Amino acid sequence: MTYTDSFTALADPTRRLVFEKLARTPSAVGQLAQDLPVSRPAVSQHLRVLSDAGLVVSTAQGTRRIYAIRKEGLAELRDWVNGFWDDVLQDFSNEIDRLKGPIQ
Amino acid sequence: MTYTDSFTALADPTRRLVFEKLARTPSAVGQLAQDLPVSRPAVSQHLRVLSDAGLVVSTAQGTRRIYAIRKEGLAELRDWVNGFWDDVLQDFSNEIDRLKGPIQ
DNA sequence: CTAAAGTGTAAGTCATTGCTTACGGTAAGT
DNA sequence: ACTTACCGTAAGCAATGACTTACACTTTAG
Repeated sequence: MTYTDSFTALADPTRRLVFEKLARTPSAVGQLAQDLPVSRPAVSQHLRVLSDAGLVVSTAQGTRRIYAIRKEGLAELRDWVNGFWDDVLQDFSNEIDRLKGPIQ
Repeated sequence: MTYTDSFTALADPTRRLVFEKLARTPSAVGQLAQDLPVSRPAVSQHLRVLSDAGLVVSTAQGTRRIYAIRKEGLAELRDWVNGFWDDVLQDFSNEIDRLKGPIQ
């Protein structure tokens, strides 16, 4: 739901692989499992986690379920990281100002 | 070392708290543990993980060790997310072009 | 209607991990 | 020199999590 779940979701290497694959091309579950070193149910469970984190969505198409990246989920993560980055830069420049100040 | 470790490092809630605290103000270990619901050794172990991930650095100051954020580590994570974001946007626009094409 | 394809879920197992207490080691103060 | 402050690490434990196999369900094909 938030960026916090995104980190837990993307922490697992296999899940990152799934996510990166989906970023290139939306795919079905078995299709994903075929290129991965784990079983199909394992992929299903990973997709569940990614879905709960709001990073992917699925659309039924016949008996298959096509999974794709959810842009908004990735955007949340991006915004958090970028916002954090800006804060850090700000603090660093503040620190510099603070160090510059007392110079006689 | 890479962005992959950054995700595993920031996956843990306590570790995110530590990281966010350090983003605001560099601090010593016990100083951090004081405001956290875990023991001081636990904080030490978390800092170890964050350090291995290249997200923080420490400088000895007397008997204390002052930990601070490592900008480059955060930058790696930011670059990965932003690069990923750009790729996704690109793919989406490609998809749109592909859908637009066959329209009669 | 029956068979097959495709998937989600339950149950169980093994490894990982976050936490604690206990200990050892270095730097500063008296 | 001896104590105190501050920290890292080892050992152990309970909880989480990633994986497997087995099963149930829905949709399409014949």
